[in-house]
Amino acid sequence: VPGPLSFDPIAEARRQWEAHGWADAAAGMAAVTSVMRAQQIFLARVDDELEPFGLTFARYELLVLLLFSRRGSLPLGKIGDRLQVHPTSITNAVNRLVEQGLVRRVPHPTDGRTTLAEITAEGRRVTQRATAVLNERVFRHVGLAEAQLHRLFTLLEELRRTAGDFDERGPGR
Amino acid sequence: VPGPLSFDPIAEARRQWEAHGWADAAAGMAAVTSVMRAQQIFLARVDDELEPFGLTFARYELLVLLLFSRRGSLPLGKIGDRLQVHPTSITNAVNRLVEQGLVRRVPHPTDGRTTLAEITAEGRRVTQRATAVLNERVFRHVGLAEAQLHRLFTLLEELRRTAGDFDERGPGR
DNA sequence: AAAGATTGAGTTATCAATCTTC
DNA sequence: GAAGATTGATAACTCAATCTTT
Repeated sequence: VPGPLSFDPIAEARRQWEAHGWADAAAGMAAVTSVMRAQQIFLARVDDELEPFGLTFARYELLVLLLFSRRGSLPLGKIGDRLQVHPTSITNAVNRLVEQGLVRRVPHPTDGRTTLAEITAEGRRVTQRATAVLNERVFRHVGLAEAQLHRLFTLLEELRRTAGDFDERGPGR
Repeated sequence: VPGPLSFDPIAEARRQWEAHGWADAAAGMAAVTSVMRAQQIFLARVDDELEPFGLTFARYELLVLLLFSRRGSLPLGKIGDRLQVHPTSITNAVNRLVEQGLVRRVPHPTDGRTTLAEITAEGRRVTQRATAVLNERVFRHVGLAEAQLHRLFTLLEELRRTAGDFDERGPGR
């Protein structure tokens, strides 16, 4: 990962957009690009802290989902819905977690087609320790004040809803 | 990519964070996770529009950088700095772009170690057409009003600066 | 020795096709 | 036939090691 630049490359791109007669799309371009770069930064920081646990953010998210589930287990398909990733990725992630002893595959009690992923005792321990580290070293020092964090969340929430990420039909499902 | 949920999974996670006594990290967690999800959504939309051109967002960004450069060419290392990706990724992307006839490798005039990537005439045409499509179909309809887009950009700009993505030392490099 | 770029190994994500169960 | 999950093939990214030029 290279060193810092002496200017903001995204602000520079926005200037170029305006100079080329695309002013009406410049704000959208800058917003999209900013989100891309911010994700890159966050992912690097998070994965860096998770590396000692042998986890990636994708696998960590899966573990948290199981940890917070009522029975400590969920059908693979439901996990894919929540995390918005393809079934294949879930299969892969679960394979890795099983190898690591953090998750176990359990047949669904009534539906023979579906498989449940169940978090193990070790999985619970690791997830809690990893969460403590992430909270301490990343989530508490994101680089914005509390009020700004909330505004950021609200803006992106609106954006995600507009994109059809979730509907506002009340709880359930 | 699965269908929409009937609730916001990130708001749900934030509730869980607070319920588990991690309230001081909940806002940061929600912000980070929101950025991750927003990036996922944007990348899918952008890559979808770029697919007919045989491009990915990574390669498109590289082409735009060359298109806007003074001579239409840049050293590979400088491209890596601007795009914040590893040298290997640049080599890979340039290889693909050369195969596609959109970029050409040129030896640096004075420094025998460095290679320049130079955009071809075809590369310019493709980049401009792809940009027109992205502007029309993605950047103009991000899902937020102009004022909100600007706030989002400003928040993320602050965040990127805090993260050391760039310094405020005036222009130049 | 250091900068710049490339190669090869390992990891992860994605897509189409397959298999089992409903 | 459709849902749920897995397999095999492909593409992209990352890391360590290598090679050339300075």
